[in-house]
Amino acid sequence: MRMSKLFVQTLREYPSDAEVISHKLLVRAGYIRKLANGIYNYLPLMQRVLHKIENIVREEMNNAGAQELLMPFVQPSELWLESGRWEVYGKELMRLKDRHNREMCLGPTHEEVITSVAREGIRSYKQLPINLYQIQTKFRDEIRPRFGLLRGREFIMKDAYSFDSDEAGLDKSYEIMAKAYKKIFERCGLETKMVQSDSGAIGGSVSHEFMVLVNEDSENNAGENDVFYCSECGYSANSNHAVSNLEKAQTDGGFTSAQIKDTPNTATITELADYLKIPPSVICKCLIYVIDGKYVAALIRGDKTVEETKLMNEFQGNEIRIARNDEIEEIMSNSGFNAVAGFIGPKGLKGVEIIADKTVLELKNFVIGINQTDKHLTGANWGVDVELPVKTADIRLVEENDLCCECGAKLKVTKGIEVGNIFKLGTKYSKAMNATFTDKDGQEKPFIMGCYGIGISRTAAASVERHHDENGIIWPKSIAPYLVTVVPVSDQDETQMKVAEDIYNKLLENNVEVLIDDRAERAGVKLKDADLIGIPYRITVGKTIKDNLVEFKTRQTGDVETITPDEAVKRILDLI
RNA sequence: CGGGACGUAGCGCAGCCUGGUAGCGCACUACCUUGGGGUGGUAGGGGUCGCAAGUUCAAAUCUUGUCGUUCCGACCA
Repeated sequence: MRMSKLFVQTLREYPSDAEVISHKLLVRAGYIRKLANGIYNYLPLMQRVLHKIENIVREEMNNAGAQELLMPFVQPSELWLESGRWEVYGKELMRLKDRHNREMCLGPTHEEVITSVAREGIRSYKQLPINLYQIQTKFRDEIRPRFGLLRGREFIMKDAYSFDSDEAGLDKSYEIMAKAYKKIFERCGLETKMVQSDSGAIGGSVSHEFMVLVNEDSENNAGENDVFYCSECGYSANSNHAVSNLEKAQTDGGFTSAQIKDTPNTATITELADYLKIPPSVICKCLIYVIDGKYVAALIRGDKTVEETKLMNEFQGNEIRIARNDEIEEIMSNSGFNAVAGFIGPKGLKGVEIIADKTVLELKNFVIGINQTDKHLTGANWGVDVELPVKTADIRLVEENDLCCECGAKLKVTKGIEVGNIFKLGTKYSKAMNATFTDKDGQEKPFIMGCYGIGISRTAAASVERHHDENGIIWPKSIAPYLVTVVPVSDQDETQMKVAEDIYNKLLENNVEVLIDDRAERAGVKLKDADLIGIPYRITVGKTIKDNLVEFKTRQTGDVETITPDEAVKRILDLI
């Protein structure tokens, strides 16, 4: 491709609305342009990168025995009503009506559609297992799109769905996908970590995410997930799912009797601990949440934090938030109390479900709110002064240096970009939508399903997050839009131009994806652009051509070698 | 949705406080110059100052509303 004809415009400055480096660089280097909030045009260079990633995904999915199909982007509400998600998916589901006033939506994911495809097309266990996938645009009306392609509203995703006749089959399908994913990201030049995760709104039991780990210390804040991991045994999990053991802490408050004490101006745990001169770990914290419109009081040790996803899952909820002050007032007046946040306790609450984190079980002679402003109960014990909640669970957010549940070593934390995930869905959709097959024994059974996603456009952006320097993008060879760019330093110099054209044509003849910068620009502009756009190899034809020498530069290492044009061509041909 | 900031040429910005001919750099067009890390120059083209209402002889500038963008929190590939 000739740069003089390529549709690309590089900018001298970063766009002002971009925050993270992948967004800044992709816009500045002419790969993407924003059309609306969270919605981007993929310009020709970007489209080539996306195709590269898609093709790697296709090859590995096909190798893993999956079959590609393509489902509609616009979906009828009926399927979503069947699965029950029309009500629960919320505002992220972009709904619209057609001219006949029929309710439709833009596909944020395709479990419903694939399940309908399967129930029509798969009748017998003999057709199982099967794995079907597509590469397609998804639309999710995100609350807050940001970070360019890392969190757009419209994005490109590969989604695959497996169907098995039993759990053992699903385990196998899941394994196959886990392996395929590892290989896909490796081939894309991305190191990923497979971590345990919450299965969220899609539903199901087991799930893992593939994370590209990013350093927190750089200007790079693109990692939206906290990943906890153990460098001893290899345990790793998203913070929304991670579990840990705790170092021994003081859990006995040392109070000799139960007593209500005045504790003025102690609405926070720190203030209360300071006032009573006790460690936060002997306080039982009580937080009021609203889960799908219902009130929940969550009890947790004072020095720990509630992990909201875990809490929400205990109630099979879809939406969770901390209660507003007016809601707390409402609870108080319904229960006959008059306390403000900071002094709330489980005792006597009406219309509120109570759940205790495991950490509070071992508390003795502890401190807890009793729904009286500026007062707390000290020296409380479960079963004596406060009834132990029936519902207990792990709803605690793991922290760095907590102990690994597997091996006891200290856990570490890092930021990650989720580029893929795999779920064991089980029969959630097949049962709800009555998608069944006839098994060996002649019985009708629901499919055992798995689903597997890869964010194609996000993977491209994640690659830029990981592979760049102060001059621009550094694409891995496997997903670069072009492998090599030939740069004649001066378009005025006939010899340079002739040699450059010659190299270009030889590479073209050998099906190399090659650019030639034949623009009437100065050397500096061409060289800056080559770095910015991030082409892995550059062959520069300059003055040294009088000695039959050109410059061969490797973008990733910055290595520059001076060799003959023929050698340069050979170098490239040896790479492919 | 809650809290902050910003909307002036394709991009980056000044002008607004103190109302009076709409500016700068990059990009774009033509010519000259230069020719190995975004040369230097001359001459050009491109704007309903986000939109609407109000105040005023007069609004980019003041007021109100509205729409959009962006940052911080709850969502997720």
